[in-house]
This record gives sequence, structure tokens and C-alpha cells, in this order.
Amino acid sequence: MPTNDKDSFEQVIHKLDRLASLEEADREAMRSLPFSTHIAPPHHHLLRQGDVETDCFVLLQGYACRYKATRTGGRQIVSFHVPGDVLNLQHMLLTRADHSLQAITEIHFATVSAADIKQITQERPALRDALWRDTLIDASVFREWVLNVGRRTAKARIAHMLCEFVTRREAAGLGSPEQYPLPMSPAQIADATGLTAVHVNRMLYDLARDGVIHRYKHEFAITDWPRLRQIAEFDATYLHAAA
Amino acid sequence: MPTNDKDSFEQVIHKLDRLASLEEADREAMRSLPFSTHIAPPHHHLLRQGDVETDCFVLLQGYACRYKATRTGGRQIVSFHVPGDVLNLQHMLLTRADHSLQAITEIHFATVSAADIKQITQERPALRDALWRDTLIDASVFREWVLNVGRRTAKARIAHMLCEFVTRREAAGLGSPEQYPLPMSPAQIADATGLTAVHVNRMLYDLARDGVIHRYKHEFAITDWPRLRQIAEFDATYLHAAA
DNA sequence: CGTAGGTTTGACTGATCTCAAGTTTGGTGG
DNA sequence: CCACCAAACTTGAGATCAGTCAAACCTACG
Repeated sequence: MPTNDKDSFEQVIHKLDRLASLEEADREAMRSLPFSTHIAPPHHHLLRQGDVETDCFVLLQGYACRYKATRTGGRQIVSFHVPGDVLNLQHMLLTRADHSLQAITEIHFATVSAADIKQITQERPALRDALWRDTLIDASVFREWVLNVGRRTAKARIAHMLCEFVTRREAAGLGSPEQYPLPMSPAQIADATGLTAVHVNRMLYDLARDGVIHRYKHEFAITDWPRLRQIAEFDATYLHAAA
Repeated sequence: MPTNDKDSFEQVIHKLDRLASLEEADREAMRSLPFSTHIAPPHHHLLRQGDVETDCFVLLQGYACRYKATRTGGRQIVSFHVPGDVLNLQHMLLTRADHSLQAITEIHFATVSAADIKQITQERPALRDALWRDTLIDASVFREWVLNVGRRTAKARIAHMLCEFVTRREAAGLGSPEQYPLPMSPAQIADATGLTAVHVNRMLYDLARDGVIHRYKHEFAITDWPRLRQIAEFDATYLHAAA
């Protein structure tokens, strides 16, 4: 676990390195980006649907999610994020936020000017490839979510969402699927899967009864990773080796 | 309606023009891209989940969709496409197809080498912005679909999907929402909304009874556009003025 | 220790699915 | 041009998964 924000910022560079073959000059260009770091408590909004935003946020520590709201009060989480993720790269070219951005746990994040990021993508083709590829993988993940919410049963949906999260967490170097508890609450899982908190709770109970997860107080962890993947029909190819 | 494929190709250029301010040199660069044109019948697959693809497809005439399949036979359409859309720009940087691509009506399309497209994005920043912006809007649309499938009732889901389609069709210069019938079948609407064909049919019946759409044989058209938008809670800002 | 907010449980409801039997449609060949 | 066929669409009846409502219970926090 990185101990300071400067070290944490290296995670993004490391991630981009996996997405395209960067040269040392590319890494240096990233490091030289002016950024400021911040800490936000759980539930803090970094951005709200409709806002005009000219900064990009890089998650350094903790977990966050993006969500959209329906006029009638419905809430749908559209993605979860792990350290190293750029949370809103789209603001490089799209100024109006079509969704909100919220901290799940306490988070550390960096803000970088969208214009600065745009600038380095002009100057450094490898960074352009890596960042563009990142946004394309983002889109691929959304497609999988449409499938997940549209065509899977409640239990499979939940399982799939958990599989994706821990796979991405592991890719970010934060431990194997069974190693750490999951940060999201039943209510958040409900909002991510298009279910109600009540029903999520029942399914979580089932998964616990079958020994797939273990629950203790307001936390839970995966105890049978192979079985969870099986329940979810999880196939990580849609992550395009981002994970 | 363009009468030949060369004229049709101008639609993409026109679309990119709306996404970024192109110079004449940018438009020329697009026109000079080597491409070949093809015709495919309804249901024809341009691409299947898992394929390795190095060409990009540009839709010139007709309608197409992208979908993902679940191992157990479920099918989820993740987007519909109108003439002028690049159907798989992601293959510029991602080689493995994470979804299938299928014609809905008879279509005319052009294939352009992904490498050529990548090349012009290096040489012409305005084209890079336009194309990148296009992929970001694509992602925004997927997010809206996650919300649609996850948090709306059957009728609103269907209405929303129809609203988006006709809005995009109009943006492509193909007539106002009420002007032409819709090309998709109940079964396809079902696959796009995460419902069954049986239930879609019932909802379509309701919408027809309320005078929102008109059905005749295996076609239907919108007859009350304001009411349809209202049922759908449709707000086009997520299309980021692509439409 | 008291309170507020989220979680859990139970009983009931209802939206959507499933299954299966018609019906329409568009294509094909005589 | 008409009869036939396959495929898709419709319709109805019954089943079920997930939602709603409401009460009780934690848990964290002041």
C-alpha cells in the first residue's frame, strides 16, 4: 500500500503502461503533470450529474463509483472504481457530466486539468493510445453491465458484479479476490445491479449459506472464488486485459 | 437519401463535423481514406463476439445493432445504429471483439482499415478529437442503457429506447420522429430492453391503445412524440449533442 | 447512552416470465 | 396467381422472481 499520494500517482502510470507500451519519456510526461491531491469522506460527491467540469480525477486510494439518477428517484450505479482509475477521462472532451461521481470509502484522489491531459495526448502518441484504450475498455465494461442487468438472474448479477470488482482490484495490485473484504454495502450492490436492497440481502444470505461469501457485521468477503465465478458465468475477456 | 455509397460516406464526415470543428483538410483526409463498400441482408453478422477484427465498419444505409450473448443463450442488444455511425471504432485499439455486430435491415456499409484510421488521428488533431469524442458519447449512451434496463419499468424502457433511436435518426438527417416507421421488431426491442418478446408485445399494445404509436402489420410508427418522451422520461443531454 | 441510518426479516403483492396454442406474414414453388 | 410453409408475432392462463411495505434490529457515532 503506497504511503503517500505521490507514490499512489505511480499506479496510474503503471496502469497506462499495461495499456500501451510507454517509453520513459511518456512516464516522465505523466509525472510532470501538475496535480493537486485531496481527501474525501465516504459518500462525498466529487461531481454531480449536470455539472460542468474541467478537471479529471485520478483515484489514488479507496473506492468510488459513478451513478445516474432517474427523475423519479431511482439510482443506478454504472461503475465501481479502484485506485489507479481515472474517474472521468471523458471530461477531456465532454464538459457536461452525464452522471455523478461518489466516494464509497474514504478516498484520496488527484485532480489534473483536462486541458493538460489533452495536451500530452497530442504530444505523446503512446499516452494517447493508452488513455484512449482506457476509455474504450470503460465502454466495454458498460456493455457488459447492460448485459448483466438486462439478462442475468439476481444472484448471477450480484456475483458477476463482485467478480468484476475483485478482478479489477487484483489488477490494481490490491490483493487476490479472497484476500480482502468488499467495500460496498447491500444498498450499493442493489443500485449497481438494478435490484432492491431487500432482495440483494436475501441473495447475499444465499451466497453465504452456500459458503461462497462470508458475512460479518457490515462487511463481507469472498470465500469461494471459483464457485463465485461459476455462478456469475464470469469471463474476464471484456476487461481487455486491463485487469 | 443518398443514392450511392460515395455520397453516403459524406454522412460520417458530416457527423464528425458536428463533434469537432473540422477544417477542409480534415474532411479531405477522411475522403482520401481507402474504403470498400458492401451490402448485407437483414440479420447478417458483420462481426461475432470473440472475433479478431482489424477493419472498422461505417454504416452507410440501413440499420444495425450490437449485442452480447450470455452462455445460457440470453441475448442483449447494447446499441442500435443509424447511417453515419462507425460501428466498431474500438477496433482501432482493441483487436478482440467483445460483442457481435448485426444488420437489422438490409445495410450498405464501408470497411476502412483500423490502422488507417489510427494514422489520421495522429496526423490531424481535429479528427482525433472528433473520433475520440464519438467513442466517449458511445460510452455515455451505454451508461444510459444501464440505467434504462436497471431502473425503469417495462413501458418506460421501451419508450426510452425508441426515443433515443428516433432522436439519433433525426440527427443523422433521416426525418423527424413521427415521419418514418421504426425498423426493429418486438423481439429485437425485447433483446434491447432486457424483457421478453411476449411482454414487449403487450406494452406495444398499450402504447398503441393510448395513441402513442401506430401499428400496422409488422411495422409501427410513433404518432405522439411528446407523450412518448414523457413516458420515457427522455432527456437527450446524455447524447452530448451528438444528436 | 441515545439516536439516526442502514440492514435484516417476514408477509404479501405484483410485474414480468413461461409455456403453449393460435394467428399473421412474407417468401417460395407449383 | 395461388397454395403452402416456416418464422415470427399474438394471445391467454398460470407460475415465479423480485418488489413493496412495515416492523425490528443492529451499528456507528455523537
